[in-house]
Amino acid sequence: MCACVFSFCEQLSFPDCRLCLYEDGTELTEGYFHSIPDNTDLILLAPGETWQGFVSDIDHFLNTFYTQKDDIVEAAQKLLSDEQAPKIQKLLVDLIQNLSENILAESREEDRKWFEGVESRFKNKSSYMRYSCESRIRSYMKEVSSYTSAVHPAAQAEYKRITDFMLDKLKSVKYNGCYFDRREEAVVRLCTTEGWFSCQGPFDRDYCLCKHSINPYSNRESRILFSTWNLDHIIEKKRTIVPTLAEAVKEQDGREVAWEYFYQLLFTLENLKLVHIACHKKTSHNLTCDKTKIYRKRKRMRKVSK
DNA sequence: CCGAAGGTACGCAAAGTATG
DNA sequence: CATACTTTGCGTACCTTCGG
Repeated sequence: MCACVFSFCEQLSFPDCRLCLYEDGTELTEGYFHSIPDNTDLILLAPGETWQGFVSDIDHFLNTFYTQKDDIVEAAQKLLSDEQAPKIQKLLVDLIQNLSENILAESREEDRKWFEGVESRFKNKSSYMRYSCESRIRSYMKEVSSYTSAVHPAAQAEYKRITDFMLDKLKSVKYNGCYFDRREEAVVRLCTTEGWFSCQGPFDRDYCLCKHSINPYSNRESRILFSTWNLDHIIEKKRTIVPTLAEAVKEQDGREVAWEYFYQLLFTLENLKLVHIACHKKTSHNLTCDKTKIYRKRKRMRKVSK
């Protein structure tokens, strides 16, 4: 493999070009090449070109910044006090805010400001965030069950029976509050251990073009701003899932509705995307449920007598 | 312009669970 | 057992976008 790369350079008639690590600019020799991990990013340098690596620069920049944090905040505050231009005001305010935020703090005592306006029963950030996620999910459940009255009268009882299964399941998983809780295990939470959330992009894209991100654990403003982020149903709840469920119950005709499938669509990350408000498309998504998953598979075809 | 749909937060009260 | 705190459910209010 390494020989290939090096001979590749030569074949391209760039005999003098060199390879180095994208990360820190370390130049690669054929020998060293063997020891680097798979999928390492490399940079191909033409003669005369150099690459210092990206880590060193950013690290250097941030470290000098953070070691003198207090001085910088003080200096920025001084500047801000007589600064009139809105653009510069904004830059200074953002700077001060970013440097004085207390991301790692959890308790009310550690970060009083964060808890301003939060009910006193909440003792730490994670449990508040967890609660806010739970209530979002709860409101989805409420919408599903309140649809009962709109279901065909003959199917109402069965619809209620099915939504009760969903409710029991939701209770058993604590309304998936884990999605917003940074103390949770990585596989179930939507954020990093520090509480950073990234926008997952509009429902019809795999990623967010703008790279929106937010840390509601960082300060009061971010906490409040986070409420404008949405859990967007890819297949829409009201337009699609709930009516399909009602229809499925009505037309079940002896079959068993696979409520777990609907549960997945309504309440889990299978069908929920966390998105910045700009990536939240409220237009009709025009997606339908998977017809093959609506009813339970029969173990065996039963012969219909008669 | 309005209503419906996509969302969120807040406040209150009843029910449930701890705690002394 | 009484009190206090949590959880849960419900109603209300608000925002944006879309489409008739």
